[in-house]
Amino acid sequence: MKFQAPKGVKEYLPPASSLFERVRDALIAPARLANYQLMELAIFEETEVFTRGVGESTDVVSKEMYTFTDRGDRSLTLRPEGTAGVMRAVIESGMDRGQLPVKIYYVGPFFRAERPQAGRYRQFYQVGIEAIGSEDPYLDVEVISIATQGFSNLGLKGFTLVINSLGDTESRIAYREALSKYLLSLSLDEATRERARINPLRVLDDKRPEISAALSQAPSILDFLNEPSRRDFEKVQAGLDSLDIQYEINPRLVRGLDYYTKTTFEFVHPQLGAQSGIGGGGRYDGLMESLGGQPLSGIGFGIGLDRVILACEAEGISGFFGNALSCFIIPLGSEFQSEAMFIATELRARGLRVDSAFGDRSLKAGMKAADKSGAQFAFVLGERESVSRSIELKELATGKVQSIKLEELASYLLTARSEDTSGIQGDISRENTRG
RNA sequence: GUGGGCGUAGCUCAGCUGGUAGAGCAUCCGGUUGUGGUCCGGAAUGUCGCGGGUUCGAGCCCCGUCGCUCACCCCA
Repeated sequence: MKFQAPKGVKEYLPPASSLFERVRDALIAPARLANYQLMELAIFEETEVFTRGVGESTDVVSKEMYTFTDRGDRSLTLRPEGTAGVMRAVIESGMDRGQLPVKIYYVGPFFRAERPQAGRYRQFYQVGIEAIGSEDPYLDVEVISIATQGFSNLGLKGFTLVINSLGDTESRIAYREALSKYLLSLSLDEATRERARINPLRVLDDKRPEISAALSQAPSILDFLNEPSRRDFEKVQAGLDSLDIQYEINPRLVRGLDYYTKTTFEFVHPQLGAQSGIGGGGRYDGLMESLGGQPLSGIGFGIGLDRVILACEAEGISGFFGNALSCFIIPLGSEFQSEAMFIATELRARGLRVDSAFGDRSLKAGMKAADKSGAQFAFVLGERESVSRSIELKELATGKVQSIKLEELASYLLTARSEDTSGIQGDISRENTRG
């Protein structure tokens, strides 16, 4: 029996995992700089958090949830998205009664029971932020700009930002009615008609050519925005303009979750194949209330790490460069292994990344291992070095050798180590890329 | 749930009209004294996804099955 990861689960193993770390950290950093704080949340929730939060009529809830019953006969569900859980935690902890807006970020795995394909997995990773408790359209601008800052930390260029407004509840209801009427006047297949009745906005997302052709005559949401909604949308655009963030307006951008109102947005990357959305989000007005909290508006985004990683690969962006091993120690025979370990431990305590050869193999094998490790330096530890307290430190890239006293080794390695080139703007880069 | 493509060594793949398996890379050892990369020599590794069928004979043909992958619906 040969075991393998469950279907549709994408795992990140070395060396590819270094890009995963880099992407994750690059996307988190701007949220932290904007005073968003981490929530490390439950990975499974009471099922009702999602059925009420995300909406019964969505595909996510109706056919994609991993739901199970625990031993206490409770229905639990592996989280399919992040926003509902954040709202639940905000309400549960009473943060919605404190200083507003509440600004939260989160990272981690999410689960949907779909057929996997490129960029769509059953276990996938998202970085998300939520800002709850303010209707100020400049908060929308901040949220969007945090996402773009994350992408620019990575050096990503080939994406575009698409925005739309679904209007407030009043505008949305009016539009919904008009759209539903229009859609039902067309000859559509039964499943699509059903959707047109339950949630007509989502039909706008359909990419099948016959459907999208029929949609060309559909009424536009932008014509149904009432005065306050229209003004807010203009403010969002003006804010993006002032930050020099490029975008295009697509009145058909609705997104698949029921809770969205007003601003919606999505980042798409054309080089990814069918699943081209690398992130998206929007404002939600009724969500907090529907989960039993204060009637507060919020806005947030979710960015798909897996898809951003694909985008990086498409643009030739790779993992950390600054994490190279500083030094590789080759004990000459097993009698010097404990001393090698002692030196390695001292160097690591100074923040240096150090490895050594194991298994009592030949010197040649040790040097080969040093070479493959990518270490900046290597040295042999044997009788001579142990007695003289001095080593021949070899710089592997150049082959240059020089004598160094063991007591001076750490400070020598510290000054010689290569610069961090991860390019992340933000305090997190220090913690995760050094050494 | 529906459709297409693909399953041969750890990885990437070759294998002609059926004659019982190969390359490159990676791994390990060696090229005589305590220094890697290039080079040279050597070694190990496969129930050819699995089950059945056709055939004197199947990696190759047929059927089934499992898995991977891409796409649809939908979404990150």
